[in-house]
Amino acid sequence: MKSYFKAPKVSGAVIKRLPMYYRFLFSLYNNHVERISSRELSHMMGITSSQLRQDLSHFGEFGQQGYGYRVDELLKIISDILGITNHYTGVIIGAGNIGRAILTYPGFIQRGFMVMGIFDNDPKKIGQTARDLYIKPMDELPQFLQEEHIDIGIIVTPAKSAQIAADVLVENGVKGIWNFAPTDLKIADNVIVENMYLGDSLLELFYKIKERSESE
Amino acid sequence: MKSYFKAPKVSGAVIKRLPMYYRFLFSLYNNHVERISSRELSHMMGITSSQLRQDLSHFGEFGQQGYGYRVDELLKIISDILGITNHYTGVIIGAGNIGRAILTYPGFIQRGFMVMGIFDNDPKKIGQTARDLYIKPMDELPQFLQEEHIDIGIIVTPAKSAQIAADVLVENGVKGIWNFAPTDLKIADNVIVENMYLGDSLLELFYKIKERSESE
DNA sequence: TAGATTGTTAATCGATTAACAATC
DNA sequence: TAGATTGTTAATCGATTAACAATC
Repeated sequence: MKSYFKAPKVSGAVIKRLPMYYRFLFSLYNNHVERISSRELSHMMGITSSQLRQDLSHFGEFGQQGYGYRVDELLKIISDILGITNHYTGVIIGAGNIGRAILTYPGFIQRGFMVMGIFDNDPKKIGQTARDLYIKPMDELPQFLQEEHIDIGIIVTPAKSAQIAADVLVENGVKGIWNFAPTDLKIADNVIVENMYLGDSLLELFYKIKERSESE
Repeated sequence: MKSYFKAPKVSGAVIKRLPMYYRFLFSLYNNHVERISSRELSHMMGITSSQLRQDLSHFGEFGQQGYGYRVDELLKIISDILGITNHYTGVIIGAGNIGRAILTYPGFIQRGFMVMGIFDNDPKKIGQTARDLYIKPMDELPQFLQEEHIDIGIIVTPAKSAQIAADVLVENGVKGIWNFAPTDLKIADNVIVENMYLGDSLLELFYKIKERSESE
């Protein structure tokens, strides 16, 4: 079995499928499935078995001819590849509804992610609790980021405050930003930005609905 | 100018970029920019001008040699292509934090989308208000969907209730489902499903952070 | 062992980019 | 008009799929 700890050069298309592999393997594991073939797994996911095997081959050899893959083993490997086992930490910037919703998102624990703080600059919100955290004022953010060695900043502010928040996050050493604000952030390219543009997703749905109704 | 009302056969890669074109054009329009060339616009978006022109050419001819594109015209066209001008309606299933957050998402109005109702089956939530709506019980959902001719159901329930909600939505005529629950829905394929898997997006961010730190 | 299934190579398919004639 | 920029064709690049020898 080759090591999967070296950084291989992997295309964006493959990277986008890794979380899906994780999701399906996690579910199989929870259902006490011991082994699975590329044929079965790919069929569940709606892709070809060639693609599944090709994707995995970027990281190593994890299966066995004539047998398939051990679910627990492959889940562990995909988790390592994704960095789940690094136990990243984060803070949430913005204590509105989305901020609070994200704070309690159950998928985080499963993925080894821990939100350590939530910040806002609305005096009415500061000092309130959300989950088990006090909402802190923005001017305490820099110190908090450094002392707690926060990896990821989650931006759920209105669009106009997002860039300011991003700048503070980057200046104080976060490695990545998960951005829910509907705006393009300007960020030094040693920091990774992942955008969650709700509007874009909704418009894609619109387009497909329209396309479908036109083809009838 | 060719018509863009015929349903052309357009690849998923192109469809995914359409909302981005909308976003940038909307911003230019708000900043009172009158015209833009494919070179300038593509540069802003971080793609090639070839790709931009190639993408638009699937739908018609909207530019002018030696001039470029009129921003207002192109914005209108992209809006029509995406179906924004259809003024779709929706309901939210699940009145937790995410449900309430989505209800007040400012991007909806801009995109011609109107949330007409919000439903939950928690007796404590039913009857409360969210935005200007009373939270309704799930057993009123079928009638509501039919009477109001709802186009889109937004699922923000826990994973275990999502499939039940989806079934009710489909039985009562929605054309699309926007799913925030971390589960794969089984849906008749005349209904479009768009999944917002927060967990997948976060894991993609993890991967890129890990990859970046390994390449140093 | 025989059957099953992997990992990989080669072939195919599709998407992106380059280049340029057409033309405003 | 001359310069700029489109829409489109052709070339390139990359991703997906098919096929199969290797082997458990």
